[in-house]
Amino acid sequence: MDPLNPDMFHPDCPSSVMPLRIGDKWSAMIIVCLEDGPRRFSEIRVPLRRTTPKVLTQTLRALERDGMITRTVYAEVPPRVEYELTELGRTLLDLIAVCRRWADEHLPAVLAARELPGVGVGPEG
Amino acid sequence: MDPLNPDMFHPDCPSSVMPLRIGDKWSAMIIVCLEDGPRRFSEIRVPLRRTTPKVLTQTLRALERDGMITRTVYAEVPPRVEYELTELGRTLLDLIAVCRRWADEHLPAVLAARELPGVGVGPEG
DNA sequence: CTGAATCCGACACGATACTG
DNA sequence: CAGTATCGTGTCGGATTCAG
Repeated sequence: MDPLNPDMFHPDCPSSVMPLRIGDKWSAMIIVCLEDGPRRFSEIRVPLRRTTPKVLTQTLRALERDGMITRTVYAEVPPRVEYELTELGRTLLDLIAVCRRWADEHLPAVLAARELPGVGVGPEG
Repeated sequence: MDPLNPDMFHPDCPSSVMPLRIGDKWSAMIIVCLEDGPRRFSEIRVPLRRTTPKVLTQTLRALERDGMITRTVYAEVPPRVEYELTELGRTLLDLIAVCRRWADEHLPAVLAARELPGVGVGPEG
């Protein structure tokens, strides 16, 4: 998988309908983006182009605080900052893989269940 | 494990600090409560005594809408309603078990990382 | 390029009280 | 017993703008 492919996470499907979540909305996708090595801020923004820099920064800081990633600033111009998974962060990859496998297998059933009304919101007469 | 043990989920530890979550805040715990068979509304409230009936109802309805549980009303007095895992809902048990194993193994490291300041919020000078 | 500052809406979650 | 109704709160996520 290419973590820089802009279509790796298609626009609205993945985490909005999914009944699963690792941490907050974008954490799992960031972890996956960093799977193959360190990435720069703007590189992460490519596949997560539906986030704003503020939210991306927030999420990265939270992951750093939890010891999932490291943040390295290089004293250059233009500035360069690289994010990389820690060993602890790498342990999440397996977990995410399990979740993705679950979703691949069962998400259609969830969506089908949502189709038939009868439960939840909505007046029925 | 006894899903009716009030201390099955200790007060503040589990899902608040956990960087993982299945669905919303209480879904995973409800699923686990239903592992060994159908349970009544008030039985689920025991181990989840930190929820309000409103939130519990909301969560149960969402799980029902997603096809994870069934809701059966018995025409008796006093009323009796039972919730039970569907086959689809049972597939979440494995996933939750994986998450719990991850937490057992790595949560201490996460908490340790949070202890050392230097990142995130908080003034340091 | 890598963010920080500010403002804002939506929604999850909860406390409290009441009902068939 | 199993909810509903109402109200309040905080947090998450986003749009926009600006800075080193």
